[in-house]
Amino acid sequence: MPSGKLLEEKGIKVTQARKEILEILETCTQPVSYENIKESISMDKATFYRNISKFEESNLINAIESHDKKRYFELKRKPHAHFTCRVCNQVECIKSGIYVTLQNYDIENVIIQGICPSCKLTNRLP
Amino acid sequence: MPSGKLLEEKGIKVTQARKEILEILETCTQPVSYENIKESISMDKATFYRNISKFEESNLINAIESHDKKRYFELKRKPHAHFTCRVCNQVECIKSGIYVTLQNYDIENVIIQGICPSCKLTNRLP
DNA sequence: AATTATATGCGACTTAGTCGCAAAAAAGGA
DNA sequence: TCCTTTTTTGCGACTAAGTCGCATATAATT
Ligand SMILES: [Mn+2]
Ligand SMILES: [Mn+2]
Ligand SMILES: [Zn+2]
Ligand SMILES: [Zn+2]
Repeated sequence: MPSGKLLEEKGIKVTQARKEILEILETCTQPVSYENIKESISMDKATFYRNISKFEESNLINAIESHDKKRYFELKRKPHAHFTCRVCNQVECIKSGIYVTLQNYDIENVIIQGICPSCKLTNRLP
Repeated sequence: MPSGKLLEEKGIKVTQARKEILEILETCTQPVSYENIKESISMDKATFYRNISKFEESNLINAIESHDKKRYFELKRKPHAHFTCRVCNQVECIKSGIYVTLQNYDIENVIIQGICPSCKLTNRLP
């Protein structure tokens, strides 16, 4: 899916910076933080965050806060839940069926916090 | 439940600062941020956060990140999910039955992001 | 009481995210 | 195409959450 199309659909003006962010997010299979990608982007930090905010408002991306207090962004594709581990701080996409409904609410993302299988087993227990 | 008991059960040393934080959390019916309670606490900011980290590690409290990028803390009592609204930033405790299971994971908190009923109705739509 | 371990206050620091403003780039007409 | 208006960008300064080192204070242990 060309990033220009995505923006047009949401009524967001197509600019260099916006295409650049979306193209990076399209290549990522996991949510990424500003720190993760700041080397790969040419725009200013303020521009990055302004556009991230715009994308969030337009419901184009998810933002998932990890226990490391950083926000991880991902393109909204097929809806799925996320898991963040309190021990290793990993943010994980949960593809298997988690279905949550709440009468009268619009649900856009479900984030599950806890301890991941790997940390449960190894000596990384709290 | 006296706050000293809570700490002893988790093997955390009982100090003035820790009791103070827990006593505040016990009076709150909603998750609160550092900003919400900084006027009410007598300890230093570093001490507050060091203890919050300790409480998190011991699974004594939940930390819920809102869309306003602040973290809201609450005492773990009866397990329940949380909802944060992308429009009004409210953090809400969801007492009604949300049950999520994930094989081999320890689930400690479920955070649902989206748009709350009030924002859906009024003109606060995005 | 003396010793040891742990927690605290303070100040300096880091970093995510924000804001105002002037320059640049899009969009829209004439 | 040139001119005008609107929106976005870069830059620099700023805010606020959270962290860290270190000296002092407090709690636990002997
Ligand atoms: Mn995902
Ligand atoms: Mn709650
Ligand atoms: Zn883990
Ligand atoms: Zn709302």
